[in-house]
Amino acid sequence: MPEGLEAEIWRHAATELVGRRIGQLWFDDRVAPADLADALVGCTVVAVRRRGKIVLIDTDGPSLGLHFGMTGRVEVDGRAPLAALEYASAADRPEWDRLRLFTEGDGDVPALRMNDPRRLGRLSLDPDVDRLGPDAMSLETGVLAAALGVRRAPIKSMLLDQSVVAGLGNLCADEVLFWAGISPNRRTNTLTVHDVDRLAAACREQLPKMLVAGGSTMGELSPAVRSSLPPCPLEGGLLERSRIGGRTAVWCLQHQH
DNA sequence: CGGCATGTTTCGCC
DNA sequence: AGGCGAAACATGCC
Repeated sequence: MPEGLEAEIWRHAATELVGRRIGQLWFDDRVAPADLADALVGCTVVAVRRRGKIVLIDTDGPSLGLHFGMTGRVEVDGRAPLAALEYASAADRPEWDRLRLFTEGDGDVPALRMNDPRRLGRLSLDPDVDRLGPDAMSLETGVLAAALGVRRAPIKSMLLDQSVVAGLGNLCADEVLFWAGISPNRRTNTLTVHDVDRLAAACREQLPKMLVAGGSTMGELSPAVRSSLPPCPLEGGLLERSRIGGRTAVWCLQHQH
């Protein structure tokens, strides 16, 4: 489930931790540096940020970086901001827990818990976020044009490259291309200024809508649409599904060029 | 059983 | 250099 939108939902939920001091911390050392607990226990949370798909828990010591991989998910004070997970298991088994962070005064329920069946997510200290491109949620046309440069790769592959634009995953990339009327196969260097403008506008307009609606599964190209390929919800054109850059792309043959 | 999955990194090849 | 396919990671689900 986790794209930048989910990370943002979890970031917002985790602001509950601000001002609280970390008491105990258990973690799965297969997905985190060995000194994670030593570095964080006793520190007070001062802010919670997000950059692309990474949530950063800032403390008066190091920052804890949460990266969710394909199936990572978060609970704050025992509450799951996103309950239904599309490609994560519906189950939530304790052996899939990767982080249990308790703040002082917590009882049995961790203030912050990360559960990740596939274990592709990662926990880190002071993650390097400078390698990430500009955040997709607030893209200006000029910033996007500069980020894309004169590359020749299909535009969809560019949008999924986190060092180019940060935060878009497979669903949101297809979604913003859908709204911008641009085929995912278009070579990036053939985009006009008008195309880039529409793409940036689609990011600014659609991503916040999806965020409010509940995340990256809430677009027109929802998982159900992606699998059943009904007529295009915009004008009834033919939806196409194929493989681009190793990922499944879905788009409309009629209105995306 | 085979294939697929909202992710990222690495490697070999052109 | 850039791009791409495939593989690896790891596991659940249909």
